[in-house]
Amino acid sequence: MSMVFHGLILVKELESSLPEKSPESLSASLDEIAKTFGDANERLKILLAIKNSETALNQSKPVMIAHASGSDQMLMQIEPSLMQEYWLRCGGSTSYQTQLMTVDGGGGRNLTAGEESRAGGGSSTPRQRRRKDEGEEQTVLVAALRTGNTDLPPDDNHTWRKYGQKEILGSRYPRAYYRCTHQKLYNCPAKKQVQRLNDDPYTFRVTYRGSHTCHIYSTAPTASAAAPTAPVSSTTVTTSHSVDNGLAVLDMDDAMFGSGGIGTNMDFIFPLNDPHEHHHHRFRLDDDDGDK
DNA sequence: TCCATTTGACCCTG
DNA sequence: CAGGGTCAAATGGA
Repeated sequence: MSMVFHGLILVKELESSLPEKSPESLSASLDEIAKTFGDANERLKILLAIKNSETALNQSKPVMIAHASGSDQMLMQIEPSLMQEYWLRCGGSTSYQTQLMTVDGGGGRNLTAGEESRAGGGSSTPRQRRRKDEGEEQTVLVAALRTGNTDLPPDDNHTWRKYGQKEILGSRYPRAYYRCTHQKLYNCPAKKQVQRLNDDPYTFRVTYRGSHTCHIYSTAPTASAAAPTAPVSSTTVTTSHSVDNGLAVLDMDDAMFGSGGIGTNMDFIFPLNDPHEHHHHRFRLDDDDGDK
């Protein structure tokens, strides 16, 4: 509320000094006003999302929070176990609407047994192919990094190996295909597709297929999970989004597929902002003095 | 040398 | 037949 009031004061000030303001000064004032209200709105939505996602605490799923303020948008993913803490810290109040979303969807089709090998074109070596039959499929919209290598897809705590990239009709950006680094070692069937949105290149649409059977994580490799001789390969595609930027990203694959492999789809809209700002916004909620 | 990425070709699906 | 998913050789980096 203090931020809202602060914004109102700024508006008043602008209003009173509007006639003699230079364009530069006017622009600066407008920026400040927009930022103030934007920040206030972000925080409100954070509180809202946390409050309304309390039910998520009972589920082992990551909580996706999408919120936007004016043109500024940001993404948050909050681990359920942390939700309560955030909620308590923020002293949840008010009633705003959440943007938490869970969408059920059909999960793939049955695999035609064997998927007969075929002699392809001029090739003499038959190939085994599987497609769209990985079972459950889940799509998530996540924010890209705004700094550093923004080409990197968001981290989900698993290591992925890129095995293909295609230009997709009607899409401005190519679609990248990844599979679990440990596919061969552990016969891990997990795959994912990553593609930037046409209208928002800073947002990735990530489609997960198949669940991890390897139980090897990029950010917290557990030796016990791997075979003694198994190398825990370092990041292939992981962006260290979760840890380095302070995003409390739950292991999304486990969250989405781990418990029972139910064919539940989750589809989130993730407007975004600079992830580093997410960090500041989120982790300064408790000691914030209401400036900005 | 090993491993990940790139990229053109293959081929499955609708 | 077009579009999309995958393969695998080539390439490059550690």
